[in-house]
Amino acid sequence: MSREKQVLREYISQNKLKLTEQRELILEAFLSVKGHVTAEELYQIVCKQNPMIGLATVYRTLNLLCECGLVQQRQFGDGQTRYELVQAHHDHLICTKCRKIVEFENEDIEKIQEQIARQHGFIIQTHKHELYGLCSDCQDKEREPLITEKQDFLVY
Amino acid sequence: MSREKQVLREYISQNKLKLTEQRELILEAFLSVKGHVTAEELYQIVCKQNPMIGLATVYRTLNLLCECGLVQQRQFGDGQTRYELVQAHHDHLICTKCRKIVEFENEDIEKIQEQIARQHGFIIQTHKHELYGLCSDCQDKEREPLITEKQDFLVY
DNA sequence: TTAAGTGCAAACCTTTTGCTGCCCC
DNA sequence: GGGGCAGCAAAAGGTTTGCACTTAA
Repeated sequence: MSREKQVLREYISQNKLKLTEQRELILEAFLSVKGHVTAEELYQIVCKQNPMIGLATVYRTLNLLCECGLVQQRQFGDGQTRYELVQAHHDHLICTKCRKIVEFENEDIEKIQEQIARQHGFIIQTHKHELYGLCSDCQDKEREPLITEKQDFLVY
Repeated sequence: MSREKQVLREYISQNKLKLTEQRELILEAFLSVKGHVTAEELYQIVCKQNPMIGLATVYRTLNLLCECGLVQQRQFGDGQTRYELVQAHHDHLICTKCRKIVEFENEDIEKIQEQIARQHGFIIQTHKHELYGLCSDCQDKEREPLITEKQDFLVY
């Protein structure tokens, strides 16, 4: 059994919740896709295996998975929440044109963050670090000055 | 006249838009509050001066201000969009308990970001960097392990 | 047995849009 | 004078919730 299933089972038993078929199915479907899924996308995947599952259950289960620390929410500015497996920490590069998402990690930044937090008396629990720009493919297609184009990624 | 008013006027005349009383009033109100306002908050402020202005106009004007590069949107995970004046770039420390928001800047991080983007072939347009944690006040009040408490800041 | 979970539909909240009349340029 | 704007209300889109029924423990 995967680590994630174990964590979920433990959280469920510790909190007097119940392990249902739906919850296991949704977790499995979530694990089967890598990356940053929306609730709707996950719902579509789950539906193929069990068309009886409702969107509300997907939302409720995703929130449960957040509560037990397996999943984190992200908002990349396109109006919907994306859910992501909590693994080794990483951050994101997002292309504002084609919406490609690239993950990156950088230890130096993590260290500086800790330092900044300490200076302000904070203890960091988590962080989000997103770089928005044009990926190499999209740079070639368009070279207009930033300020003149409608900045979709900020407008949502 | 403030720099911001000038930028707005220029953007408006260049794009064959119109400078209305409402737009000027909303910009002024926006400038009068520092920090990270929601559309609703700004609407409340504007209403005190001119109760005839509608919420839709506030949204439309905020989007206009984003388009002309004066304002940026931010989502700190509490379910609503916040608008912030684009000034010297800075990032945010957010207390997950009392929701205090502290701004910070760090040149080293900016440099590393550029480097990371270059490695992935990206050209950065903007970025968001948010550290979530407990501020010094809230650390004293609560010292429970993270994983066992409901992570409100992630759930929204 | 019974408290928690599910599906469904309705409610909610924030943000956008259609429309009609208005006003800046 | 004409095209963009404002106000209003309705729509939209994502997420949550109330309810009656079902099911895990």
